[in-house]
Amino acid sequence: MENFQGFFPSSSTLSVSSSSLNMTNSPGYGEFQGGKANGLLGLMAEMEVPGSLNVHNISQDKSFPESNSLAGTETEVKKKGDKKIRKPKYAFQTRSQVDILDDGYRWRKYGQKAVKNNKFPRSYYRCTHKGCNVKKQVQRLTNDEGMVVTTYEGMHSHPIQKSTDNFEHILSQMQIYSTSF
DNA sequence: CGAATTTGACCAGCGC
DNA sequence: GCGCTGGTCAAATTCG
Repeated sequence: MENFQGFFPSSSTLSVSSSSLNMTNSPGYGEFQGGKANGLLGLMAEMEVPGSLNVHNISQDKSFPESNSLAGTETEVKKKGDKKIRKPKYAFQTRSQVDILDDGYRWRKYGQKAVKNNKFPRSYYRCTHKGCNVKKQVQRLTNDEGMVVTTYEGMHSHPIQKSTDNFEHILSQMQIYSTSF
């Protein structure tokens, strides 16, 4: 479970001075981006909602504490007799110009689909590690091409192949990108 | 030469 | 039951 530990180091000061965040309420994502206007927005575990696509108002003005509660939920694989399977996902909103957010893991793109609400296609990635079936998808917002939504699915069961410090460097790059906006 | 990407096809779930 | 949307696979291709 310390996989995400490399994600956000203890002291990662992400103070991006993003001027304003366009509240692009895309029908489908609800009001996900109503949170704090930082380079790295809060993360939310999205569960499947039976019937309506109503999301909980987690994106209030309430700022997310540093210690995000990342619930370790494994992606249950549907066999044949299973009925309802919940596939928890972790959505990360990142203000970046590049879609390839290197988080330290190796990803292999296995698909690309265009969604209806977004002009930009959505990319599907998979961890190339043996036995690691962690999936991730990157989607850009229609209104804000500078906004990238990365959705992680599953947990890594292996250490990061790259150095964590490098990731901080990436974060710095993201800050640069955002500041340069 | 091996690994990663690309792109179209295929399939499953849901709505109408 | 049909059509639509979203998700995955697999073959061909490109890159290192």
